[in-house]
Parts: sequence; C-alpha cells; structure tokens
Amino acid sequence: MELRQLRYAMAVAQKLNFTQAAEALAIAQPALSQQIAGLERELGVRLFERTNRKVEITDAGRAFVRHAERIIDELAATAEEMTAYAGGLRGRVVVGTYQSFAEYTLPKLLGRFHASFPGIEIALREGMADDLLAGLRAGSVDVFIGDITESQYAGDRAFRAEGLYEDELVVIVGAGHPLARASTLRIEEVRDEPFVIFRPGSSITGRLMTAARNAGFRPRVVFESVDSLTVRSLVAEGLGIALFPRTLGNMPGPNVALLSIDPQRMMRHMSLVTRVGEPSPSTRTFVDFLRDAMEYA
Amino acid sequence: MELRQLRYAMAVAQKLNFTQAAEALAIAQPALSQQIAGLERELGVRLFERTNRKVEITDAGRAFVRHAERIIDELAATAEEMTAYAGGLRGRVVVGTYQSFAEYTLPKLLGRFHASFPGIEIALREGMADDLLAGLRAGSVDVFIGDITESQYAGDRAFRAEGLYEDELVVIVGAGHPLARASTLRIEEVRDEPFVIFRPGSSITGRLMTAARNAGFRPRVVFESVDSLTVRSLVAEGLGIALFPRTLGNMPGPNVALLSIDPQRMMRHMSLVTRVGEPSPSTRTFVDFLRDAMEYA
DNA sequence: TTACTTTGATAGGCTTTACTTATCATGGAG
DNA sequence: CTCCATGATAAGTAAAGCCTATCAAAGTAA
Repeated sequence: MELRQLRYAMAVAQKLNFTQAAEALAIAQPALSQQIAGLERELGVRLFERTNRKVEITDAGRAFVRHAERIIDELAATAEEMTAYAGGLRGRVVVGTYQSFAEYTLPKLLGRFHASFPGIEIALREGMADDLLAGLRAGSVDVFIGDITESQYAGDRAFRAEGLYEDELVVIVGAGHPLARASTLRIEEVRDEPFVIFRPGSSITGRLMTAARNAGFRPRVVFESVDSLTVRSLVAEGLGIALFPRTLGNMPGPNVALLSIDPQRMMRHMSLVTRVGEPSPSTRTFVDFLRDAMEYA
Repeated sequence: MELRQLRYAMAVAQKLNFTQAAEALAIAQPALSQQIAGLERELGVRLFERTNRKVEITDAGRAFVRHAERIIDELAATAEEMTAYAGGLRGRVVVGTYQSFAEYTLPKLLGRFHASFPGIEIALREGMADDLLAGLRAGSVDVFIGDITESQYAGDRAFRAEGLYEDELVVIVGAGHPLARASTLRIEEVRDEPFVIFRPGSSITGRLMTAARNAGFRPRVVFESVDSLTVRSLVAEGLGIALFPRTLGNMPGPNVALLSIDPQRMMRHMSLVTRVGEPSPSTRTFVDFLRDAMEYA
C-alpha cells in the first residue's frame, strides 16, 4: 500500500470513471488502472466493480476510501505542522539566563513573545553564566542571555554573541553605611569591607574578583547566595556590601544605596549568545524577536 | 512524503541510531540516511540532530513521528479491514426473496448468521421472482432465494442455481368449504372455483396458471395480494381458494384446509440463485452458510 | 599523542517500478 | 450494424531506491 494508491483510489471513488480520474490526477489512464489493480491484488479485495460502461464502488472500496481520506488528512496536517516548525512558528526554545534577568526583565518580554508566537514554547533555565554556556555548547540550551566577557568562554569561536544592552555594576551598601551618602567610590575604598557575593561562577562575582585583584586585594566574603534578592537583603541589613546590577538595585525592595565606581564605571555587557551554525527556526524566531524588542527599548 | 519515510523516521526515532535503525528495517544504512535527508529537505525541517557520536530527535521530529504513528496505525487498520472484506467476514449482501420466506423462514437463519458473521450486513429485498431475478442480473441483488423454474429466467446462463429444499404447493380452502374434508384433489376439480392469487409475477401464480392451462381452464380470480397472510385470511373467510405453500399453511394462522394435488403433488423447488462469475467474498460467505444450514435442517 | 573504533554522509552502479504511448476488447448508443 | 466510450494489456523509458565501497569526524584506548 502506497500513498499514491490511496490518492488514486480516492480519485476513482470521486469520479467513478478511470479516464476522468486519471485526468484529474494528471496521469495516463493505464497508469491508474495498473495502480488500482495492484492495490486490489495486494488487498485481495475488489474496490471497484467495473464494466465497460460504468464503474461502481464496492463496500470494501467505500471503507478503503474512508480510511484513505483520514490518512491523507493526517498527512496534510503533518505537512502543515512541519511548515510551522520550518518557519519558526512552532517549536521550543531553551533560554538560559540569570535568575535576576529571568525574574525582573524577561517576563514582560516573554508575554509579548508568546502573544506573537503562541506555537513556540519557551523553557527557562536559570543559572550562572558558566553552567549555562556549557549547556549552550552541549545543546541543552539554545540561547544564553547574559555577560560572556568575563566567562571562561569569552572569545570562544563556538559562540556568537550580540550586545543587547549595557548594565552598570554598582556597589550597594546598607542605608546606615558610612558610604551610603556618596554616589561614587573608588574600588580601593572597599578593600576592607565584608562582601556579600553571588555564588562563585556568577559573572558579577567574576568581575568583582578581577577588579579586586587589579586593585591588589582579595575581597573578604561573609555571605554568598545565588539569589539576588537575598544578596540585596543581606546588604540592606548592613551585613556587608555587594557588587550589584544598577537596574536591579533600582527595583523596589529593601533599601540600599547605589554607588558608581570611579574613575571608570564598571559596565556589564548583556549579550544574546547562540551557538554558531544553523540554529533551529524557532530559536531564530526568538532571537529576532528579542533583538527587535531591545532595539525599541 | 512517502510511507517509507514515515516508517524510517519512526525507526530512527526509536533507536536514535541510524545503523541500528537500518538494521531493524533490513536495509543498508546509507539508504536510511538518504531517505531521512530527503524527507528533511522536503519538509524544510531537521527531524534529527545528528553528530558523529549521537542522534537526537528535534521537537519537529517528535511531532512528525507522532503523526507518523497515527498514519501507520490507520494504515494497519485499513489493511485489517480489507482482509476482513477479502475473507468474506465483512461486507453487505443483498438477499432477495419472497415475503413469505423472509417472514417465516429467514429470520431464524439470519439470526444465526449474524451471530457467526457480525461484520456482514444483510439487506433484505422482498418481492416477486421476476423482479428479484432482474435485480440479481443487474447487480442490485446478490442472492435470490426462491423458485426459478417457472420464471422467465429459468435456464438463463447468467444465473447459477442450487436446490435448497422442496416445498409442496397445496390448495387451501376455507374450513367450511365442501372440499375441506378431503386431503387430495385433482386439478380439474377446482376449475370453477373462485381464486385468491398472489399478484401476477409471483412464482406460485405462475405455477397455477401453467397447471390450469394444462388442465384446459383459466382460473377465475376474485382477489389478489402480495401478502401471504392476506391470501390465507381471504381463503379462511371462504372468499375463494388458493395455491399455497404447505410449509406456510402449516404455520399458525387463520384456519384453512390443505389439499395435495393428485395425481402428482405439485412441488416448488426452492433454490439459492446467484449470478455467475466472481461473487463478492461476503456473498460467498452467506451462500456457504445457507447451504450448510439447509443441509443440517 | 597516535592509532583505533564508531557512526553518519557521499559516490557510483544496478534493479525495481511507475509512468508513457500504442493497441485491444467489450458493450451500449445512434 | 457501425461507432464511440471506456477500461485492460503490452512494451519501452525514466526515475528512484537500494546496495557496496569509501570518506570524514570525533570519541576512546594504548
């Protein structure tokens, strides 16, 4: 049984005339006769009762065509769904990003994305740059949104990064802290401060460590967490200071003071990172959408 | 898209290994790679993500295989149903017979037949021999059960008849009729009787007319009907006499006397008549069943 | 590191098959 | 009785699917 034979049988059942059916199928009549004959031979059943004057469909033929129609319909549905996948209108994209970004910035974007592309499922994986980039390389993550410049994968030829926006990293201190009144500070001023850090592996902690090393000290760590709200709360309680994204510091939450770093503000380059090579259509759709959304923001 | 490709994709999805899948499909690995590649090219979507070390199925691939399984299942169901038709386990048989046979004799048989072959639908067409035999020739009737010997089609090479059983035709008279006490009569004795007949075209009326002509008279007809119960009732009321099947006369009903015809009992040869040539499998099943049932009766 | 192994892709040749045109057989219509 | 419509059959051709041989890449073992 071949799909061809299903289609041919359907045509004959509709026209009840081999010549006309063949014409509709854009083949010669003998080809049609051969195929139907072969089909009947294979099934062991006559599907059409044909005299020289007229063609009648048998009960078996009716049943066969009923099945054939279902199959051809299902096939069309398959093709349509595949086209949706091919066009990037359907699929699944695993987005890896920082918990903070996932919590504060992404939701609005994803809402708009889902409205535009309801067929694409977004899976969020929250974590630290290194883990997510490893996942990206392995294929378990499709898009990484974050800062790659300080990561061990910086400059890796396997990735393609495009800048999304710049986020300043500031030092946050509790409201009662001596530095709370200032708006800037030099990095050396915090060499003896206790630090609350994001768990090692995070890009912010990486930046902090690099900057401290360049300034000739090792930060004294008193607390660490993966959760940005936890870090901020600890700082607000005066238990330490932290390097923190300004955008996140401006969000409503426990009261902290934000201080830019002098003489050069420390920036974080938020990028959209993908694997080089052919991305899945849905990944392309997502990336295109995000690029667009950021342009207008 | 070809069924082959659906099956191949299913195999690859199951094994997630082209070499093993090819082995399971009993083809060489390159053939499989070619088919999957062709399928993906046609659909414009990657169904499997393959590195030299492992094969992974994509979301599109998963969706495709889901469809493919449905299609292949439907195809198997089709084949199975066609096999049922081919084996005569499924189908529709149009049985043409006399109203009397349809009412009194067939129901028990059909009940047993349906129990044995629930997939075969029986359509009953009740009528007179000539009409039903015309239908049989035209194809609108598959089996005729009745007496062909007196019909205009007797000896027709287009039909094949096999005897089922012999049914005696007797004269029935009302209980108060002068002849009611006898058990036999010669045909000449009823030359002046008023007759209740089955509507012209019925085989019994044909027999009556032939017998009367041979005896040198024309029956005087006072009533005619297609319905055997009506005929019997009219006779019971004394409105006339009739030629009637003995089996039917023995059934419970209005009281009539049954008289065999002398010197030679008049028999009706109930036959099972089919068109010559290849009958449909379900027709064969029905005919075989009926032959069997009659043998043991 | 180097050689080996596994696995999917590619190339070239062969075989199957589905298509084409030409022709026949049959039965109803004018 | 001839003609026409229609499906079946025959023979040749072109496409495509499969096979064997071979390559390329990447992980594994020595």
